[in-house]
Amino acid sequence: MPAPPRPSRAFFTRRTLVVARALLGCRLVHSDRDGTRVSGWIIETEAYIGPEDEGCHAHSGYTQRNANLWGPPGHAYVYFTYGMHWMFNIVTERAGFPAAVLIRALLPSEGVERMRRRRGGGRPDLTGGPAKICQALRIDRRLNGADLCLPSAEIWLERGRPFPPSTVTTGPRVGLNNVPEPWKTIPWRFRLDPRELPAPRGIPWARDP
DNA sequence: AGGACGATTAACT
DNA sequence: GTTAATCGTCCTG
Repeated sequence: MPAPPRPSRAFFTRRTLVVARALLGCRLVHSDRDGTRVSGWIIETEAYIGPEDEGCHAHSGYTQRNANLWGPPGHAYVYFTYGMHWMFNIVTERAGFPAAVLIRALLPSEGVERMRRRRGGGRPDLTGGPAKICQALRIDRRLNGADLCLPSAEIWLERGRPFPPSTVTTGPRVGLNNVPEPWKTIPWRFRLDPRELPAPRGIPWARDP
């Protein structure tokens, strides 16, 4: 089996809303140190677009923390928040224009046994939130700025098949509690119906929210 | 040097 | 529905 094609630089060098929609159904893959793949299909994304977007970190200006937002497309923007959580974004558009797509949810695919977290109890939801994704795929500041297009990348994407518009829903972005309108409710969140994707084997609870 | 706050999560009532 | 956890980052002084 040849490796599935990876999105090219040009894939990310487009309008952020286009990229956010196109990322749905792609597989996000992390290679552990021993080469084991830990991955999931992207089912939820959010767009953060430019300095005018008051929900976007770029709105408060360039800092060391958010520098990668202004960087070249196809690189990771990883940041730390709430004193304990990492967030994984992919930079879009042209270098010099700050924009990115936040990866909000995955459907677990490979290496699920490595996604288990210390704190268990009940039925674990391993990749149903942006911080859970980072914990499951071991994403932290080491990967801030990583180029997802490099053949030698530790984390990368693999293209999925296209999905009809009827399988995708949109809505307001999550967690922008102190952000004014229209940015607070502008429908820049995208979700793919997980039933469009292969069923995870051996983890029947994986589809549950 | 100190304080406010966050693109969240889990565990509560 | 509410709230504690927990600390890097940014801003003020």
